[in-house]
Amino acid sequence: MQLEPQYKELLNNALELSGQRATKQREHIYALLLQKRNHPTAEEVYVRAKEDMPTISLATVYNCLEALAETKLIRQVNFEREPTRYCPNLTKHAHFYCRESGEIVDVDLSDKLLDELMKVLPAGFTAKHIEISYDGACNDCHD
Amino acid sequence: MQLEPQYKELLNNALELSGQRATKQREHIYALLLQKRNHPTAEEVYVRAKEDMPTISLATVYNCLEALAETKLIRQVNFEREPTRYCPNLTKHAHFYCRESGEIVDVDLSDKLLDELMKVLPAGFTAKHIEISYDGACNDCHD
DNA sequence: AGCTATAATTAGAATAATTCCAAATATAAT
DNA sequence: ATTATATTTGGAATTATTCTAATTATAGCT
Repeated sequence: MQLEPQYKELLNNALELSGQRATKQREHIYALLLQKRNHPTAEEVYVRAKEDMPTISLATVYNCLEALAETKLIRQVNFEREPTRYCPNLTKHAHFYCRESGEIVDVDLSDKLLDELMKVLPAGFTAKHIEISYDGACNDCHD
Repeated sequence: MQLEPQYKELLNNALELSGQRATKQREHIYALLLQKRNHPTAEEVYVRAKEDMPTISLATVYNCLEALAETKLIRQVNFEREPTRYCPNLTKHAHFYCRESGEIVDVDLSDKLLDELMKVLPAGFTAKHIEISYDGACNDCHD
């Protein structure tokens, strides 16, 4: 698995900007998140990472995911008490979790809608983030 | 702590409807959630529950919270990897989490806004729930 | 290129929240 | 009252994640 030059550039800049170093492990993990965007858990990332980098440890996977989240190149996605999942989609979006198939799908959100969501906050409240999670049945799981 | 008659009625009906039995512990825990609506964790509920019911166990607290969530009289609230919190507010609302004070505030949501959120789903997707969580600084925590 | 300070990786231990288990008890229907 | 079944209980087990301390890698400097 190879990280395309423009993404390598993006990663190196982002790491530098957040005061962190570039490492093979971080690059590898970023590459595999980009390559298969199925919102894997840390454990799943670990399994995939070991294919090409057998000596990587689970602790490093956690460290790298944390480092990447710090750069804002990826984000953490949580559904109730389930293990955290990781998503390299940089656009503004929510997540739809299909309880049937377990699939997680990105749902694009317009600035207008996000703006409306900000406007319903009580006076004096300012939100840095909004997390929106749907759960139900996806396209494939309807009768 | 006493559960007001109308809430006791509500609880008993809801439990029966979901095929569960009425117990002192469930009643007690429902009462204390209603009495102080500060989105406590299971551990916090446990501490409060023991004041009036010293023999209650943590496992029972979890069981009761689960049972109440099943009736839909309370709901679980999750913020990232933090412990689950419990909320007896039955209206449609989101949660605002102030990272500074740790306070969690309910934010009412109009049917119209929820409707718009449903409309942005891809064709063929139907959501049973939407969870919306803000995080930032609350009224008291601004400079 | 080599040296050095500091950051990152590693394996394994530790932790925190939650769930499981099996015995004792309580509930509700007869 | 009796009985079937659900619930409670305390402790053990589990799961995801974080911590720790030793080793290794990175990047800036000469």
